[in-house]
Amino acid sequence: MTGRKQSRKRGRVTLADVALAAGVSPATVSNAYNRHDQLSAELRARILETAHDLGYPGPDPAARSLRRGSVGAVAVLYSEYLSYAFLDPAAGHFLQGVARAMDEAGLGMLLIPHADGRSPVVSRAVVDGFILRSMPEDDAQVTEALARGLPTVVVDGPERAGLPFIGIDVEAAARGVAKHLLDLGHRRIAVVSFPLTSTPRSGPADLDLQRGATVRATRDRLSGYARALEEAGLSWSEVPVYECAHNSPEDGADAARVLLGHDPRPTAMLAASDQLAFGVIRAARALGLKVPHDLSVVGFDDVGPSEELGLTTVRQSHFDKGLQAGRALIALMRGEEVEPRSLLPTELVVRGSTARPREG
Amino acid sequence: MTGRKQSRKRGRVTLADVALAAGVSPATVSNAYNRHDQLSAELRARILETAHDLGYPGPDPAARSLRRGSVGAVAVLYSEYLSYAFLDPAAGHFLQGVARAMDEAGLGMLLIPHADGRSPVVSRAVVDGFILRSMPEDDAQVTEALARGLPTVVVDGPERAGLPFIGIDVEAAARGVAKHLLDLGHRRIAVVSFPLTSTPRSGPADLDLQRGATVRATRDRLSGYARALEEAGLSWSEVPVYECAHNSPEDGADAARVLLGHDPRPTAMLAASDQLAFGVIRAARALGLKVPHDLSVVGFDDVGPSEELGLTTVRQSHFDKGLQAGRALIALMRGEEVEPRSLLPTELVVRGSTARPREG
DNA sequence: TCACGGATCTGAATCGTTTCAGACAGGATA
DNA sequence: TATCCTGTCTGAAACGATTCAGATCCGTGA
Repeated sequence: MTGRKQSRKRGRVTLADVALAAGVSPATVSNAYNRHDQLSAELRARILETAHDLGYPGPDPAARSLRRGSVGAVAVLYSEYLSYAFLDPAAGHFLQGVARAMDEAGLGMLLIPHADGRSPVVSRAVVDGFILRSMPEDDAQVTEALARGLPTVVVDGPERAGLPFIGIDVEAAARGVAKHLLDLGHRRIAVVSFPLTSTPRSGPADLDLQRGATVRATRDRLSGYARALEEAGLSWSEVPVYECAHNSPEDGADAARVLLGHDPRPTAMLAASDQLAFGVIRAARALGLKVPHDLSVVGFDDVGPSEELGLTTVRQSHFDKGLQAGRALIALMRGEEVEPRSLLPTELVVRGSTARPREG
Repeated sequence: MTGRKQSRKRGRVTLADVALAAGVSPATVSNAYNRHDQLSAELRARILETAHDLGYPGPDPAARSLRRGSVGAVAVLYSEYLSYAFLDPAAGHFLQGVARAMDEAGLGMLLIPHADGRSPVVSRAVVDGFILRSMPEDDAQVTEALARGLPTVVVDGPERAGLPFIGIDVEAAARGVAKHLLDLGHRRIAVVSFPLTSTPRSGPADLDLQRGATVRATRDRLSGYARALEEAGLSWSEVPVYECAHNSPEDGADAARVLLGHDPRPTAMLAASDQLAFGVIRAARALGLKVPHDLSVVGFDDVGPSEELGLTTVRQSHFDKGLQAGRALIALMRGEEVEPRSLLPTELVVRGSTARPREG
C-alpha cells in the first residue's frame, strides 16, 4: 500500500469521484459500502478497488451522520472535581462498564469533563445520546445537554423527571456504615467529605455548607450519616465535617490531620470514599496512631487497594452502573422501553479498619 | 417560496423553522449563533428568544460539521489489552493529560478501545484527528485510522514516517533499570512481561514469542533488559520471561508464583510495569519472601502506590505524554509545524524494593 | 449634493452522503 | 404469450447547516 499522505483539504476525494471513476452512480458506491446485498459481488469489488486506488477514505462520517440522522457515539459527562477523572478507580470502573456496553453495540464514547459554566463541547458534540454521571444539580452543562433533546440517562444524579436514573440508595448505605461505627461503641466521630460545591475548597463545613452541596451523592452521604448519628442520640451539628477539594488520598490525609487535631480526638472517621479513606489511614499512621486500635476508619466504594488495606467500606459496583447506564441509553436510542429508576445493591463490607474504641 | 414544507418529518425544529418564525433569513439565524458581530444585538436577542420558544436545540452538530469541515473532537485509540483501560493508573494519567490539552482548545475526546480486527467505530468516528497510543505495529484499527487521512499523532508506537511521535527511550530506560540490578550483584533475574500479542495469553515466552511482540514498547523493554544482561556477560536466552495476559497486579502475581518456583530461585525480578510489580511483591510476600532481602523487584512507570510500597522503578510522566500528544495534534489540525519526534525524559528511581542479593 | 463606507441582512450555492421510488433485464410462473 | 418476480443499478431529492458575494439603508465628509 503506497498510502501517500495528502493534506489537500479542499481536494478531497468524495464518493462522487469514485462513482465517476468506476463508471457507476453514487448510489451504487454508497451501496457498496453500506448494503452489500444491493449489488453484485463483482461490481462491489471493482468499486472498492477503484476507491482504494483513488485514495478514497470511505464515506465522510459527518455527511453520513447528517443524512442518516444518527452518529454512532454517545457522550459521557462526568464531574471532574468529584471523580478526579481517570485517576479515581471508581470512575475507572464506571467508564469501563460504559465502554463495555458501547462495545457491545459498536458505538464510540465521547468524554466530556466537567467545566464550570458553559462549554461549546456539550452543545456541539456529535453524538446520539448522553450519560450524565454525578453532575451538580444545577449546572450549565447539564442544562445544555438536556436542551439537546437527545436520549439521556442519569447516573447518581441529578435525578430528573423523564430521565432514566441508575444509582444506589446512597443515604441508606451511608446510614448503614455509620451505624456500624455506632454499634461498635464510637461516639466521637468525624466526617471527611467530598467537595460540596463546584469551587474547589478544603476546610471545615458547617450545616449551611453541607445543605448547599450541589451533588446529590454528596448530600445523601451526609444525610445518611446524620440520620444514623441522630438515631443514636448524637447531635449532628456537633460532628466535625471536613470538605476536601478533591477526591484524592492526599486531600483525605490533609483532612485527617486537621480532624485528628481536635480535642477530644475522634475515635472514628467516616470517609465519603475509599480514596479519601486511604489518605485518612496514611495520615493516622504518620501521626503514630494505630488503625483500628486508635482510630477506626470506613470508606465508601470498595475499590482500589481497599481489600489489601483491610478497609471497612460500602461495596457498590461502579462497573455495573456503567454497564447498565450504557445499555439503558442504547435501549433508549432504539426507542425501547427503559426502567425509569433502578437501584443497584450495596453491601457493608467489614474488614480490619474498624474496631471498638479504645476506651469502649 | 416553497410553500410545501415537510420539515416535521423527524419532528425536529430546524434553523429554517426559526428563521421563518422570526421573519429573518436562515443566514441571519446562523449568524446569531456563530458570528455575533454580523447582526444587531436586538435582532440576535429576538432570534434566540424565538429559538427558545420553538424548542430549537441549536445548530445540528452533524450538519454543522459537514459544512464547516471540522468537528471539534479528536479520537484516542488505545490498546485495551495493554493498558487494561481505565484501571491502569498509567493510562489514567495519560488520558488526564490529553483531556487537559483538549480542554485548553475546547475540543472533545472520543475514546475508542482496541478491538481485534476491524471496528466500524474507527472509520465512522466523527472526529478531526487521531491519537494512537501503544497500538500493535500491524493492526486493523491503526490501518483504518490512517486511511482516514486525518491529522494523527502517535504515542509510544507504532512509529510511522510522517506521523509525529511522542514517547520515551524505552530501551535505554529498561537497560538502565536492569543494569541497576546487575550492579547490585544480581545474576539470577527473571522477567515479568506485558502481553506479547493481541491474543491474551499467560505463560513462559521463548525467544520467538518475544521477538514477535506486536507492541513496540513491549519489545523495547525486553531488548533493553536483554542488552544490559548480555553486557554483563549473561545469556539472555536462559533468562525466564513470563508473559502476562493483562497488565494487572493479579497477572503479575500469577507470573511471580511460577517464576519463584524455578530452581535455583531468581534473586531479582524485572517487571514491565508497576502494576505487574505490585503483583510480584504481593506474591512474594505471600510465599514468605522478604522484599528486597529475598527478592529484589523493579517496576516501570512510577505510578499508583509505588512510592508507598517503596518500589524501585523508572519514572516517566504519562500525563505529560498525553498533554504533549494532545497539543501536538491540535497544532497539526491547525496546520502548524510540529516536532516530528519528541522523547520525554525518564529517571531511574531507586527505592527500597531492591538490594544486594542475599548471597552477594 | 454626491459618492463612500460601514453596519445589517439576504439569496443561493454548497458540504458529502443516503434513500426511495423506479427502470431495466431476464427468468420463472401461469 | 402475458404476467410477475427478482436481482441490479440509477436519478434526484433530502439531511440541516454555513458562507460569501451582494443588496439596502444611512450617516458622513468633501
